[in-house]
Amino acid sequence: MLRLSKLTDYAVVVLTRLDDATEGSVLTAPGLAQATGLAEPTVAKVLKILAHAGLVEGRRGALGGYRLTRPLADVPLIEVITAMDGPIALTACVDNSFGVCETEDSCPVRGRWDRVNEAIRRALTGISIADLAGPPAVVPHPETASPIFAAE
Amino acid sequence: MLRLSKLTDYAVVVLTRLDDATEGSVLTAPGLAQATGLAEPTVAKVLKILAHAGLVEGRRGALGGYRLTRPLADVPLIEVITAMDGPIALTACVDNSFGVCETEDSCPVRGRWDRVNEAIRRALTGISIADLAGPPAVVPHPETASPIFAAE
DNA sequence: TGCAATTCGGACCTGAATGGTCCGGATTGC
DNA sequence: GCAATCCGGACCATTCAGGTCCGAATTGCA
Repeated sequence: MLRLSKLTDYAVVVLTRLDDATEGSVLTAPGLAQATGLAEPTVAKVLKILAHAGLVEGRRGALGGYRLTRPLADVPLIEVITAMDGPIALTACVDNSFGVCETEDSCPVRGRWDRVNEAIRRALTGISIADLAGPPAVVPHPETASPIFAAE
Repeated sequence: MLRLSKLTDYAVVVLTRLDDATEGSVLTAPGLAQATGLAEPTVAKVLKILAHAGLVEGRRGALGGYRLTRPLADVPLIEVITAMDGPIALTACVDNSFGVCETEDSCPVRGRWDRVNEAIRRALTGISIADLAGPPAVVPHPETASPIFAAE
C-alpha cells in the first residue's frame, strides 16, 4: 500500500506535542504518552529512535525528559521517515545491489527505480513537520506552488 | 521502509516484457515466467491482478495468452502501484476516517498526511512504465553511482 | 462433437517484519 | 543514599505480504 509504519505516524504526533514546551523545559515520556493518548512504552520507543537520530534530546535523571533539538520547521518529513522506517527504498533492486536478483540481465528495470525513489524523496524533503502540524491548510495547489518534484 | 511490494516490481517487469510482443500476438504466463525468470504461479498472479485492473487483457483457451491494452507510455506508474498495492495511503488516518483513532482530538496531524499523499501521488503520476523501461538502461558501474535521475 | 490447452478465480499456507512490551543498567537531582 | 528518569537491548505476538495450489470456465483443434 506504499504506507509507512505507524511508528512514523506516532513520531510526528510526539514531535508536535514536544513542540509545545520547547522553552527550556522538557517533557517526560509518560507525560507525552498521556498527552498523545499513546501507550507509554510505545512513546518511549519512538523517543529513543528519535533521540538516536538527533531529532530530540534526552536528559536523564530526576526532572529529566525530552526536548527538541531544532524547531519543527527545520525538520523535513523525510528525516523522520528515514529515522523511523529506514532509508527510502521502494524495491530491493536499489542501490545497485547485484547478486540478489537472479534475473539481472533479463530485468529491464534495473536501476530504474532510482528515479522514482528520488522523486518521492524530493516530495518528502519539501515538507516539514511544522507543515504537517502547522496552520490550517496551507496547501493551495501543488502544481502552482513549489515544484517539489520535478516530473521532468 | 516506505517500500512497495515485490508484486509491484514484478508487475513492471512483466509489463515491460509484455511490450515486446504487442503486435496482435499474445504471450502466455509460462512464457513470460521463463522470459522474466520469475516463478510461474507468481507471474500468473501478477497477470491476474493486472487483468483485473484493465492493464492487460487475457485471452482464454488454446493459443490464449496476455497482451497489453495500451502502450506502456500511457500507463502511469501510479496506476500499476494502485492496482497491485492498493491506493496510496501512508497512514490509516487518511480520508477522514473517524473513529479508528482513539486520540482524534489530541492528534495534531489529523488530515495533514493528505498533503504528503498527494505529493507522492503526483510524483508517481508523472512517471510512466515506459519511462522505467525506457531509453538506455545505463547501469554500468554501481560503485560510481552515476546519477541516473538527473538530480539537477 | 470431444479433447486438450489455457486462462480465470478463489482459497490456502508459510514466513517475515512490524508493533508493542518488558527488564536491567546508567545517570541525575533532591 | 534514594527516587525518578532515560538508555539500550532483547523478547514475543500479531498481522500481512509472498507464494502455491486446485477446480472451473473458455476456446481452438482434431
